[in-house]
Amino acid sequence: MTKAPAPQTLDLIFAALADPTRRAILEMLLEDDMAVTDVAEPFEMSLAAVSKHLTLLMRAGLIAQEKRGRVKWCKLEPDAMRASSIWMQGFGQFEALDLDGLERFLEAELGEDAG
Amino acid sequence: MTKAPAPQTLDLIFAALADPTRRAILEMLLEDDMAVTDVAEPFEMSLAAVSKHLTLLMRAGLIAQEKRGRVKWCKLEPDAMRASSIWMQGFGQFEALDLDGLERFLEAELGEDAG
DNA sequence: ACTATATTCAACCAAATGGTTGACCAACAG
DNA sequence: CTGTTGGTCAACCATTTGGTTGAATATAGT
Repeated sequence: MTKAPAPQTLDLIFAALADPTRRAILEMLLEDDMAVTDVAEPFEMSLAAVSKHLTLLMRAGLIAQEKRGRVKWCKLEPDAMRASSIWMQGFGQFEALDLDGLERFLEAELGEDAG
Repeated sequence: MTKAPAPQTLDLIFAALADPTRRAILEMLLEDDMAVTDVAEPFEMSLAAVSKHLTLLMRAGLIAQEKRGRVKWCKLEPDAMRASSIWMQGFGQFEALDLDGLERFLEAELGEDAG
């Protein structure tokens, strides 16, 4: 697998991940596929703003959207992160699955980020 | 180790990585520490512009700068990438060291990106 | 047909980004 | 001291970003 992505892909992915709202959205989608309205619910911004965030996430390939009826379902597309993950691995030989660190980290991130 | 980073850290790191010039700089620094002027040399933009990029990379913790004489040396700080690497690992249980994919990928990235 | 819900579109706005140039400061060389 | 090199600072500019609001579109319910 792991086909080499177009150069601009990394731009889109990293730019998408640079926003706390969008990271929070990805974390929400990690637990369940969600409709746009439900994605927007916990945020204080307008639905249109969240819709724009979702568009960016989709252009980066990080989520997929499927319209069923009038509801557009958003679903995580975690493979897209692989490109950036691979790129970063060139810089430090990280251990892959630092679950301990992940746990502690996500606590902080979920607790304080992007409400 | 792997201390949980402040929430804003991910903003800074991902934003820093979203720019092809800055990624190219990091790739250059992967091979050697470099003076600011030498970092700037391959790029078509002004020295001041590259200096700004380096400032962003430093604020993100991705590089360190040490002034010796009138020369400011830039050196990769790969540990900073760990925070984002850890965050991403929550989304797909990537295998850590996909060297095969890395190789193919860096070829494309180095060949076409940010000249 | 009417109405409500789900979502996007369009126009707009403030702030940030990525670049420029020219002035500036620091450090070495003569 | 003078001049040159290394690097940043300040002011500026165009574009992008992240948000707003109000209108528009599409689907569903009655």
